[in-house]
Amino acid sequence: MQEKLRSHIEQIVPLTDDEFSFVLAHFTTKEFKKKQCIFRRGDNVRYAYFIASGLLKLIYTDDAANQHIVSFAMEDWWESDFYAYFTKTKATMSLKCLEATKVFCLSLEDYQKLCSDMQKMESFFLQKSNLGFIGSQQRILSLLTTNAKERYEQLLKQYPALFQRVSKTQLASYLGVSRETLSRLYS
Amino acid sequence: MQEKLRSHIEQIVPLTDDEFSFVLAHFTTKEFKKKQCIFRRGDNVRYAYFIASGLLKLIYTDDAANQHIVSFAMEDWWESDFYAYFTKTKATMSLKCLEATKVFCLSLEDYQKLCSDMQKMESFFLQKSNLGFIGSQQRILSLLTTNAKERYEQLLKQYPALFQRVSKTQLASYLGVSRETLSRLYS
DNA sequence: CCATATTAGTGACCTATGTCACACCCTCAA
DNA sequence: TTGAGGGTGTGACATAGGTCACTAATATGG
Repeated sequence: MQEKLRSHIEQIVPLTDDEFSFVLAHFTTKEFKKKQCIFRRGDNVRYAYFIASGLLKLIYTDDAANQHIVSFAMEDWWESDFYAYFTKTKATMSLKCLEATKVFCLSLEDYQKLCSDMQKMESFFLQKSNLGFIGSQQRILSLLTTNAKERYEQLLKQYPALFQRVSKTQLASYLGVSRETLSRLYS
Repeated sequence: MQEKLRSHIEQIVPLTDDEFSFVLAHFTTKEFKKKQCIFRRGDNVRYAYFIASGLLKLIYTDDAANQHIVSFAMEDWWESDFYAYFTKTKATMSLKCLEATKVFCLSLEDYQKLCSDMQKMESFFLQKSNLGFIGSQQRILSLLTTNAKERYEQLLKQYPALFQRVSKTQLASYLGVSRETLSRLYS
């Protein structure tokens, strides 16, 4: 499991064994069962999570009690309610397991230590953050410029593996359409 | 004008005079007139821009030749086609002045130098990037969960200044609705 | 100061998508 | 074996928003 984290980081910055031990000391690990919530709206968000295995959904529940999937997160992804995490406010979203999941947990304090004590890791996080920003911007573009059908096909192309693992109802929620509409797209 | 950049950075990390001189040496400055494009789709994107004054729109033109405003950028914002910038590929978007604009330009090489030679600046960029990511995620949420009218009101609340500076046609394009629909929302 | 863009409002109509209701699976645990 | 809970498809209907066309009011550049 540690190898997962190590190779993930080393895709961006190489690490010696000692350096990796140092990094690892900042994390704890945790396991969750299917359907368990890692955190819920209103909780304090003490950690950012690196997912070693499993599948999560980050959901926002609107005033009318509709659930919207802000993102899926699978192996090798980082996930949290980052707004709540960085600003130390309560979660506005919930993070829930779609499958049994193993994660590495990084508290904000350890994140900050890691960044200031080890420039390699700050550089790693900067690259991750830039990529995350770019990805979000492309999702915005996709929401602005394409209809449900095109978004469905984009997603199918980009993450074919997802379609084996999540229900169409979940996909619809991620794409921003009702499950009925999604169902009609390919019938 | 330099003070703009300095105080912007110092909102996050304090700098000595020497440090700021060092930082400044990595930038060049440039001015653009209203309606000028800083770059167009297909161009190489050599710089990230810090806007000292003025107002820009980042636009994506879809296959049907409709323009979509991905973001507005005003004083104290950073803007570029970051995907193209970081990956050294051609721009998929265009950056166009809505007003006469003065910018500081930072090439990717200088950005990387600045990050590796001065941890304070890497830390600055990391925080900026995290904030940018969080902001994008909230925009996604807004597109997923609210209708045109609610998005209009959110925007009005968040950036009242924009409404003095850009046409309703532009606002509609940012909100993801047609100008006719926007016009009818408040009539 | 004129000529031309740009911007805005609005009616008529069309289309994509949402909503509600119901039927019909599966799967899994009691 | 049965019953409950998910997940899926689909018909009927409602509605938000898009598109096109036309008018009128402002900017703006020569």
